[in-house]
Amino acid sequence: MVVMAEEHSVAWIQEGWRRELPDVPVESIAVITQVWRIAKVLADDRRRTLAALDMDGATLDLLSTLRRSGPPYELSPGELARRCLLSAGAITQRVARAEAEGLVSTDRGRSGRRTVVVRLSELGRTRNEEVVRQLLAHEQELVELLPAGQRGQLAELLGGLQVALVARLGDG
Amino acid sequence: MVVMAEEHSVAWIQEGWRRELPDVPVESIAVITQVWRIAKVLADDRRRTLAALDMDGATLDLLSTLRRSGPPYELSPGELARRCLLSAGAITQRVARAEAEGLVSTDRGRSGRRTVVVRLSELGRTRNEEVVRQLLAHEQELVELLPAGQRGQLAELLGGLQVALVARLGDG
DNA sequence: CGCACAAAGTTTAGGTCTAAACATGGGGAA
DNA sequence: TTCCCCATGTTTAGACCTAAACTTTGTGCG
Repeated sequence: MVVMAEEHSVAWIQEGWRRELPDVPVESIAVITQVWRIAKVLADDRRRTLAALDMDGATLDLLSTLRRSGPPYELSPGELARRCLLSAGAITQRVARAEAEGLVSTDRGRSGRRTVVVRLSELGRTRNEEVVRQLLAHEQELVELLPAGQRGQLAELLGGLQVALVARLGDG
Repeated sequence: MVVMAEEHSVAWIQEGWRRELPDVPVESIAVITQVWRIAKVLADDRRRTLAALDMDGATLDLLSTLRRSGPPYELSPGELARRCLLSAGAITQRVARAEAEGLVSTDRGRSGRRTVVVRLSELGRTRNEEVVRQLLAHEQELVELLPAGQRGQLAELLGGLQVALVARLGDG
């Protein structure tokens, strides 16, 4: 007897291709598409959570990256781009939005230097810490939907996959 | 001896928070942030791959969803939204773009009915099949960076996580 | 010295999504 | 039958991102 996959699982997608184009290899879907769908479910949830705290994911990532770098809480745009895995242009825009809200400030190094520094403001630091505490507490609950053993195993396998992918595809 | 995490691993992020805000729980980062980073690496790679084939991910997803539904290759916008995990507005826009390229056509059911149907055109079908074959072959290579046992285990764990998340957070 | 190139940022155009406001066709209740 | 409500789609405003063109510096080599 053939078991029908749940409408929303990636197995459903694999069945569709096997039926329509039986010669295409569908194994990767169970990893790649599945990763994307989980990422989207989590992103949608995070968006809702952050909206309730009057924050958004892009700004939070910026503030958190500065906060985690430790005092004096400043980094160059280039360094931010590397750490956030974003293009330089995206950083320029993120910084502009955050600066408009007073969460960061920028300094064109004294003496008209080319080097630019983005610094977390006092407001940015306190806002970030508030939100990070709430967000990580909430997300801890989510990952605890999986038993501890599976969580550990999953984290392990994901780590291995990322290392392999970055080695194969390069960083940027 | 303390081992320093690789600059680009999520362990680095966890270390940052442990150092700066030792009381926040960082376990979820090994799953959630890791999933996002892998999703981004894969998305960046897919964007490049598809650009070389003169295609984009959003359109491919639309065409593929219609193609997988089997003859006569048509679905309503609402059904597309559910299957692609997108808002209704996003579908309207995807369809408009694809229609402008002649990849799909839309029918406002005969007799001025309310029901709208999006249909894959002949061009859309052939373009989709070409691209899907190349893309899935490429992505099969990527997942094979992990040994078969780990791939299976990872797919299994990801499936469990998605089920748990959807049960907890709801569909849309 | 001076110039051309590399490195670092910014700008701009365009794609894509969500959320929320706005249509509109159909069906059911009175 | 008539009217109102709901489900289904579309529109619009605004967030975000990438890619590519452009700007500005600093620098190393003739």
